[in-house]
Parts: sequence; C-alpha cells; structure tokens
Amino acid sequence: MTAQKTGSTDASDHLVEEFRAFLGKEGLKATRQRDLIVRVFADCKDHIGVEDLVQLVKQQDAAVGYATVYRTLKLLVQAGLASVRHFGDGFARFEPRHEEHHDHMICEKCGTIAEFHNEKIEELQEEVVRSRGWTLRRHRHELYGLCPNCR
Amino acid sequence: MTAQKTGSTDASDHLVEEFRAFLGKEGLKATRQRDLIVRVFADCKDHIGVEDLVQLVKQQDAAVGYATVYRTLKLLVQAGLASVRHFGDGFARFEPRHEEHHDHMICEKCGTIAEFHNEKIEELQEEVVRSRGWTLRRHRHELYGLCPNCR
DNA sequence: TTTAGTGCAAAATGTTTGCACCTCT
DNA sequence: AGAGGTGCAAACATTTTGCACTAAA
Repeated sequence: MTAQKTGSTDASDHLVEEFRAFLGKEGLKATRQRDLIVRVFADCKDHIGVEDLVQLVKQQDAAVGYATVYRTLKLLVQAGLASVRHFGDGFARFEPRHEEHHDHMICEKCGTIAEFHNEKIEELQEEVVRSRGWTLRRHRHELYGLCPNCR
Repeated sequence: MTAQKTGSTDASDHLVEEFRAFLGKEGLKATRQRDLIVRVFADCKDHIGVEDLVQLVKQQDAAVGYATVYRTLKLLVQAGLASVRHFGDGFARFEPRHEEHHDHMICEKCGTIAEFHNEKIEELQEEVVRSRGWTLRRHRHELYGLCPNCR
C-alpha cells in the first residue's frame, strides 16, 4: 500500500467507511485523496474552514488541491455525513454530522465557537412553525456574544 | 430642486431624516443618491438583496452604481437604521431596523420569508447563554421549511 | 477499458476599493 | 475651496468549472 495513514483514529476510520459506502452506492469511486480528506476532516476540530482543512491535508499530501477538497466536502454533505455553516465571516465552515443536533454560540471577540442544545427551544420552534401552517425542515440558531474569557 | 421624489411616503421620509441626522453628526454629507437609495430602501419589502435594490433605484436614476448602494447600505447599518442578514444563498439581504425584534422563517421551495417572534424562546436563549457564563449580544434564529402554499 | 476523479488555471459570484472627477457644505 | 462622494473598472475572496491527464472499477 502506498497511501499514508498518519493520524488515523477510530472516528476517522468510521467516517471513511461510511463515506466509501455512500460512494459505492452512488456509483462513485473511492480514491486516495478522498480517503485522506475525510480522515483529516474527521479528526480535526469542528467548524473548520476550507482553508484550514486544505492546510492540514497538504501536510500529508502536498499535491491535493483546493478543488478536490471542495468537491469532497460537497459530497460529504450530500451523503449526510457533514454539514455546512455560514457564520457571516465570508467563508463556509464544515463539521462532521453529530448524532445529536446542536446549535452554536460564537464569541464575537475571540471567535470561540461552543455548542448548545435546549430541547424546550426545539419544541417552541416546532410550535411556532406549525401554528402558522408551515412545515419545519431545518433551522439555524446562533447566539453571538462574549465567552467567559472575554467578558 | 432637481432631485425627484417619486414614491415618497411617511416611512421613507422618516428614514431619510434619521439618516441625514446621522450623516451630519458624523461629518458626512447628504447627497441626492443617498436620499434616493434610502427612500427606495424604506419603501420596498423587507429582506431585499442589493441586486434588487439597485434595480429599483435605477428606475429612478439609472446613473447610480452598485458601489454607491453598497456604501450607503453599509452606512445605514453603521447608523443602526438597517440590519444585514445572510440566509446562506450567497448574498446579503437588508431590512430597515424595526422597533421590535423578530426572527425569520424561510420557505425552501418558493423563497418566501416570514417573520416570527416568540418571547419564550428569547428568554430561553438568555438562560442558555447565562448558565454557561457567556454574555448574549445578538442572535440569529432562522427556521427553514415549507410555507402553507408549498406543502 | 470505461467511467469518474484530479489538479491546475480560468471563470464566476458577491462585495470592496483605487482613482479621476464631481458635489455638498 | 476643501472634505467627502460618485461611478467606473479593477481588485478581492471564496467557490465553481472546463479541460487534459490519471486512476479506480
């Protein structure tokens, strides 16, 4: 085998597996680059931007280009294995899809991103939507403020 | 006077007034273009994109350029008279600042945008943030789904 | 061997900016 | 007169795409 597997973990192996399954099902091909990108993506911190991800990937294979990373992330999202977020700073952030849904708190000073979940809010959202005759498919709920360190 | 005032309303006159006050206070100048842009902005439907706004403005003065519209909107936001929203479709939407805060419901099929407000959700947000030692400055809460017509 | 993927560079998109000229104050 | 504004086109930043070449299946 020629592909390196530096930094592989259970989590990344698992995501690579799932992604390969998706590719197979869709008649798409598994490639060295896709495996690498997905593995790096699975192991890095959440809410990573493409720029940062490319840097990490290039540490293991300098030949991988932006286009491939963009294309792979798009496929991951289509596969339901990742989700995109736009926090209004101009570029997209990606995170592996978590089992449990969560929303985000963003520190406007240091940029820290934390996660939160509140079941009551989720229920109220449903209620708001239903009472107006709409159907809820997804939502985005972001709280911007100052984290404990920056207050 | 040379500036046209087609379509002027109480609402638009009021916003123009406020904006002029802001400009004066900041040592900036009131201009024909700024008046026009603000007037059109105040009278059109909420959540307008720059593209659409430019079209409306050009109907009254074809010489006004994109740059001026962008610059004026930025000033309006700085003045606290308008706010920007990014709904993830790539371009910014603007709306005049309302007295009462509200959030948005977006139809994923026809693009309709409705507004909602739920005080209980607002309180729960505050609680989430406070319990983690954060301070809430602003938030974004968007519900994506299907409107009654598109279900 | 056929179909899809890759890397590059060019294009596209939404937004900002440099500059010569114009216009408020 | 002088500070600031405008319109244009060029610059930007992020993301997408066309194409010749390469690699899975």
